[in-house]
Amino acid sequence: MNSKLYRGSLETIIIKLLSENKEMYGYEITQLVKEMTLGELQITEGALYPALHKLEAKGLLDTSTRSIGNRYRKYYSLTKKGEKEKRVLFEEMAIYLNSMQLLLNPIKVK
Amino acid sequence: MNSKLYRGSLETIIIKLLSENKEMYGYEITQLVKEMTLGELQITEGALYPALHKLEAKGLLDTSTRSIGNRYRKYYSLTKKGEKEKRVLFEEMAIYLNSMQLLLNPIKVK
DNA sequence: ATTTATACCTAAGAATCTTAGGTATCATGA
DNA sequence: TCATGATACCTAAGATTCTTAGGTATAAAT
Repeated sequence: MNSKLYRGSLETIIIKLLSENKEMYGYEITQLVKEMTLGELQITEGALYPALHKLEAKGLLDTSTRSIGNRYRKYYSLTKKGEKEKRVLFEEMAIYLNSMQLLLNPIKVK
Repeated sequence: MNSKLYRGSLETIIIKLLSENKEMYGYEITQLVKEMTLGELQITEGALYPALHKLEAKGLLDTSTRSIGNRYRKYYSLTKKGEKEKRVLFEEMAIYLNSMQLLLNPIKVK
């Protein structure tokens, strides 16, 4: 289910989803991640909301709160700064994945 | 260099290297990881040694200390329990990598 | 003779998560 | 109707895993 490997990748996941969906609210993110990973990755709200608030505080995300009947949703979207950071995070992820590939599936030269 | 993505993968890396090299000592692990990842991943000793001690305490690793001249090295090797855990860790890594693939490089159906 | 590499270690603090709550609305089935 | 589950937000305490910054000591290199 949720191994400790996910530690550290939450911000990248959030940024990625927001770069493709323009606007999403927290609960929606948890559901989409669960769906996309076929139930493997279930983001807990205790991890998600602080992460969203942190990204907003860093200026990577904007929010707009909207009423849905008597309820509300807080929609998040990428700022320009967030777009820039996206490239950094993707590059880091690519390097990480490549390094893990080199370590775990090394090309046997012998 | 060292992004936070590496968090959580250290144990898996150690187990993998020990499953291929029979015996390794701490410093050797840091050097091999650095070499294999082309300098990308530099394991700090402050992370490595506590991790080795923890794996030993869990019964996944055995140690044998050997004198090399006036110095010593502490060699680590996988126990049978470590061999079993290896499969678990590899499976978790496979699931994690697959989930990240699904999230970050989704197949466009549209 | 001093610096760099080898080789082990620990402790304090930071970062990121899990767990376990809390509040409230809305829909559904017994 | 009314209890449960889904939706939707949130926080705080504690756990885990790392970084940073030390410490000790031998061997090699400059």
